[in-house]
Amino acid sequence: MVAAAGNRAASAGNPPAAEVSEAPVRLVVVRADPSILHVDLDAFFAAVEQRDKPSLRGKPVVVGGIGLRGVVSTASYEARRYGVRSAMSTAEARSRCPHAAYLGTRFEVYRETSQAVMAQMRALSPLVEPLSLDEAFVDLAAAGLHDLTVEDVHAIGMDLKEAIREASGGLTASVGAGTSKLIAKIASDLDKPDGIVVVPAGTEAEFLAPMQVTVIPGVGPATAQRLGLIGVRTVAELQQLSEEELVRQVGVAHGSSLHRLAVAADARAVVSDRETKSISVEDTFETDLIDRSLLAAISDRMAHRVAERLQKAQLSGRTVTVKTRMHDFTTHTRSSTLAGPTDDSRVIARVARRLLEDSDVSGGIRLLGVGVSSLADWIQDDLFTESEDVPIDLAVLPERPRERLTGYYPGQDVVHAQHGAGWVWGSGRGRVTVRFETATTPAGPVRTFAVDDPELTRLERVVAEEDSSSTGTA
DNA sequence: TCTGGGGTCCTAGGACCC
DNA sequence: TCTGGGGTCCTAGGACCC
Repeated sequence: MVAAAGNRAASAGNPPAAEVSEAPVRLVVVRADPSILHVDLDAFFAAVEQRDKPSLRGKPVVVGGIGLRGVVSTASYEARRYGVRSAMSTAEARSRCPHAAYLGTRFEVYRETSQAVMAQMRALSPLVEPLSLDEAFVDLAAAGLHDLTVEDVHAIGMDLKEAIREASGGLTASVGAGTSKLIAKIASDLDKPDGIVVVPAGTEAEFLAPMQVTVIPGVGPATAQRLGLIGVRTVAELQQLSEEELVRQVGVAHGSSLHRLAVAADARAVVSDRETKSISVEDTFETDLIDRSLLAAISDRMAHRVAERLQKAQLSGRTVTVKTRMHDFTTHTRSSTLAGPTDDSRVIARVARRLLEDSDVSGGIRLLGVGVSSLADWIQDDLFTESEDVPIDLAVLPERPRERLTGYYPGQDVVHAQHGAGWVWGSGRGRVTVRFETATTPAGPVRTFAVDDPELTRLERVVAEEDSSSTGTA
């Protein structure tokens, strides 16, 4: 499993231990009893608001962005009767249901409630996979429960629903159960709200057959349209298609997975503790912004928030990405990968600013985002603990062979090595660490600077000049 | 009354190395 | 000398999910 490789192994400079390559799976073994539960809290954000404000109970409540460009996160069932849906613009929701209560989100409260609910699932089984604040898979087999009948699972599910109600202050959940994640997930949606559906083992393919292809998670509007063009609208029709044909239509990965899911051949394991792959912050503006200095200042603040979240999670990352969305909703990203991971807001901010400068902003942008990916769960502690006070002879720099400067980007932090060749730097906690290399000393001394150390700036300038002169004469 | 914010995964092309 | 094929990394974009 890729997920088992871990952040450390996935990081540059730490090649993963040899992984056992998996043979192509022909036979998909699906468990023999419906021991996977999918639990989905009903209209979660709206239900929390109704719980905390009794005056809202029984009334239409819409939670989400309440500004000019807001969208609905969750509508209470009372509001859904007026056609209000998730992802709908708040403006449209207001026109459909003017008398609803429109509330901004209170994520801290939702997080707290979610944790109380997840704790009830963990009390039932050690193997719980949260998908979001309001959804999770629970693996009953991991709790030592085997040979479960439909009645057994139904009783377990009802008990869990009751436990969730008590732990959350009255929230209802819908539960689906089946022999796979796919079936459990689809089943939980069939009897909302406050329902429970257990799909007996062995009936999965016929259970799916009459449904629209869009019930399969991963089949969105684009895939549905492609399939529609070749006359496939139901899962039954999908089941008739060869894998080759599916792959032709929707690509290798999607096609082969769809081919299996159509017949409920889904052996995906329930996985707790999934690793974070990226952390980002973005904001849609009330009106489009065009002023570069204002955008740069906003970018700085976003970089700061991303860094705070990285630090809190004890993560650092190598790739900084800036996202811009134009007035016509076209979206662009610019990214840059550093030689070493960082959680330093100043480093992220500088890279983000440079990427923003490379972005076209002339028509005004409605959204700006800053993110960090290629995450590692370590911050090159080895670099920070090495000798701190080795004297550095800057005069040696011009003698450096050209190829050692590969990957240096002016304006970015110090020198920037690609794939570990050349200079190495790391940054974090307000410091930048440089490993000096010369023609005669391939692994030279290491020195750590404060980010605002003037000598670091001088060093940066020297290298930049050298870089541009070598480039100019090359 | 157009279209949030946080993510994940996949694809495709180019650079680079062997 | 010419041709070339993998593999990995990086970048950009898109589909999808809650």
